[in-house]
Amino acid sequence: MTRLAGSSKLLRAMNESALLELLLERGSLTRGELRELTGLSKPTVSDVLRRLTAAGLAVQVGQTSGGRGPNAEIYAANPAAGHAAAISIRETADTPRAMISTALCDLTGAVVAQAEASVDFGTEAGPAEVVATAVERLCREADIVPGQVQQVEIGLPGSYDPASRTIRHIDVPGWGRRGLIDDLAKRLDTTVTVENDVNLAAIAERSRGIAGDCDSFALVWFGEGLGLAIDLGGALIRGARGGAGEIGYIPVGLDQDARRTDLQDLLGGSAVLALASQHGLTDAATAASALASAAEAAVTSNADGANGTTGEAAGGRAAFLGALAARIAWALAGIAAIVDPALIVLGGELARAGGPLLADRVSAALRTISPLDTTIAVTGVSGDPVLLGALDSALRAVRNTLLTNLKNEVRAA
Amino acid sequence: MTRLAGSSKLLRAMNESALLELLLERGSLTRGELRELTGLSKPTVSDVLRRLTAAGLAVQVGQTSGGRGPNAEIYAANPAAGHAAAISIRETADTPRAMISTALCDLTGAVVAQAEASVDFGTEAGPAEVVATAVERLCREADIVPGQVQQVEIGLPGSYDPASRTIRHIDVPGWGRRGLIDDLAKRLDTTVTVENDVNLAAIAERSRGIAGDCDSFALVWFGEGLGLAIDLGGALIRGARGGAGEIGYIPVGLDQDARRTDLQDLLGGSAVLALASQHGLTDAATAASALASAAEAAVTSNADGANGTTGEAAGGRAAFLGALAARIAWALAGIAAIVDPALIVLGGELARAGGPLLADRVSAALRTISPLDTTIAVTGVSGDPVLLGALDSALRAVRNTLLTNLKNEVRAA
DNA sequence: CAAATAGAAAGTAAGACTGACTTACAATTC
DNA sequence: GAATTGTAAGTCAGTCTTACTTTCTATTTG
Repeated sequence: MTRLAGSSKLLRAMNESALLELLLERGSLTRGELRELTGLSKPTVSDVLRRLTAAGLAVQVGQTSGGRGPNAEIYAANPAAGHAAAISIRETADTPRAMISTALCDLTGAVVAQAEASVDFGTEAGPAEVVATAVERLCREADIVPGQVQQVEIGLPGSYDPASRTIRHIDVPGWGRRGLIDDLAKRLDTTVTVENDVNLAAIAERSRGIAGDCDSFALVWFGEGLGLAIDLGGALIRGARGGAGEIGYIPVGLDQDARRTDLQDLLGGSAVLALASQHGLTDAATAASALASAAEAAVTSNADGANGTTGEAAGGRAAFLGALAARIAWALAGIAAIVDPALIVLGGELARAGGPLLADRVSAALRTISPLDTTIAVTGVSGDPVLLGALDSALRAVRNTLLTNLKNEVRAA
Repeated sequence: MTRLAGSSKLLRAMNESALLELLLERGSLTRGELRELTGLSKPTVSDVLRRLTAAGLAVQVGQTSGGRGPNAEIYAANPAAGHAAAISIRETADTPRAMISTALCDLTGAVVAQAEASVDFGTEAGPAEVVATAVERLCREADIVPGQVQQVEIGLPGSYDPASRTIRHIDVPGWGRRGLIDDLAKRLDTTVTVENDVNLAAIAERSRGIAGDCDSFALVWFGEGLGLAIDLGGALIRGARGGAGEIGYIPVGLDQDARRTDLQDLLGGSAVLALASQHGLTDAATAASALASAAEAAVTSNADGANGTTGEAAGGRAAFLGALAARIAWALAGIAAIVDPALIVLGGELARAGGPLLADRVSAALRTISPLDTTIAVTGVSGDPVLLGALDSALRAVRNTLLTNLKNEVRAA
């Protein structure tokens, strides 16, 4: 970062930016509070607020009462000064159709419209058209025009390569087309960004989940595929080619067999399902449901001994839980040794099914193989973490744009 | 980062800071160049330079000539405005003594004193005393007083835990004492910092080695122990407890044997030496010398067929090289999958012995097990990377202190 | 109990201060 | 002579200090 130089115009822009940022962060503040927080004088705070209000960026939202002296005016960022849209594309296990969840929020973060639908991208109109229509529907519901949406963030299982202008590693039909995002951006006339779904879930984990006050944490995602997001002080590691967190490819075992195995073969959804049936849980349709029944059995047997279930089946369930925890711990040991996060969060269907019990077992297993006693926890986000993370990320981008625009107007003037 | 607000005093501090930073970065500049780089007006640049010169932070170092018009004055940061010292503590393999390398540089980064010695910390005075004496000797040599050294950075195989005020994971006698660094800081009356040696080598790799223009890179260090440093855009990952990069503990193999193996058992110095003797290289004293002879043999046999050495021995050497490369690639695959660095640098004695040949073999082996084609290279730092990295790091700290001090004087005034 | 009054805080107005900018100009070198 | 460096003088923008008005609460007083 080069330190910047400038004249009084820069100063004005900086002060406007600082005040707006405070309003965005804290919600609403009086002039006096702003004066204390910034160190600026009373007249200056009034001036800057006047300019922000005139520009439509701030509004007066009320007055204090009860205190001595006149009631202070309360200001807040203008909710209508910007909007952010989030789109989550999710493959479904049972059908060839994909789920598309969408949400729209204003500058304060309040969700003003939301929708969910099932789409077959193979037969219907192209992805750009589907997303554009969804955004337009959100706008109608929120009674704004699409031009007021400054940012659309799309979360999906894959990663965007800006060099080739394509989405990589995605299985949903139609989404691999080159230039798709450019077309969408042109169609909607806004900024459109694409982000890996696990990364977005990590953003939600920090802003709404269990990782709020961690310096750093890693989110390991257990779906059909295996995912990892690493958050260092709020910044995600994406990697040189967007490949950071592709831990499914980590080799396991040193080529003893002709067949090479990797982490995906050990902890992918079907691998876990296979592990469950090895332990006698043959009736589960998904890995998550197998784990849920195993976890339930473990809790029940703890509570009042073997009741109803045969000892053999209960033993199999406990062994399944233990074997799964050992495998997970083995994967976490590498992550812990390389980046040493303060916390590792387990996410995805499987982790939710396992609950705190799984976290405990994994934690115990990890302590036997790693000298770092990293905290292990299950995701604390309620709701769709990918959609919420996309909303947070888009909102942050919109706010940042507003704040830096204030500074850049220095040059234009 | 909270955006800051302020008045004209802040502006002045910012402009002073911006100009000084440019002088530090570019070495020397004329007023005209400063005007172009900052966008400030001619009188302002003159004013700011006058203030910096009066404060002893900048000096006029010459004049241009040959151009049309009067010769422009050339300014530079004042070399005497700050000094940084670096200390590298290195265990030696053959004796119980440790090596202590020291260097001192001025604000421009020019090394003004340097020394190296062998010390037995077990019998001689405590580490604090040894380091303090070494710094004082450097100061005498450079003809400055110790008070002019704003920062002393110590690099060693271990990590500093600020919470307990102790150095962790260090084998050199005396260095594990609690409060050692505080005592040293008090004794020298400067800031003293401790950093892991591999992290410092990574800093040197970026500033003087092969990783200068990478977005991100990982440095894997092959000594008796195994080390890893990860640099993301110039910032090192240290981990929540300073444990990032302790890859020796990564478990290998899923408990097939009763004995659990980890990466240290596979790639530590003695493990590599054992691997070499398995392949018939029984006469080497260290892993590095075994690899050097294997690499030399490979190059020679490439050049003009088997000459002198028996086919059997040559085959053993080639097989050793291949087996080692496979093991290294296996370790790198995990790192690549988790952080996806643009480049992985191999460092330490072993990597230097292996040279580009080793890098090629590792690269080829990695491509068979990882979908990311991460570039692999051998360290490009000549000289002692730990000492040079410590010098760079200390110098950066000194410069940063100067720059931020300029800003903080706003409050004092 | 009601009215008057003191006190405190919010916000504004006026003028001072600081720092950078623009314009103009002297000096220097090819 | 032309271009360039550096300075001097005066202007401009933005914030600060000080003083004042207004508004509301709490306390005192009849």
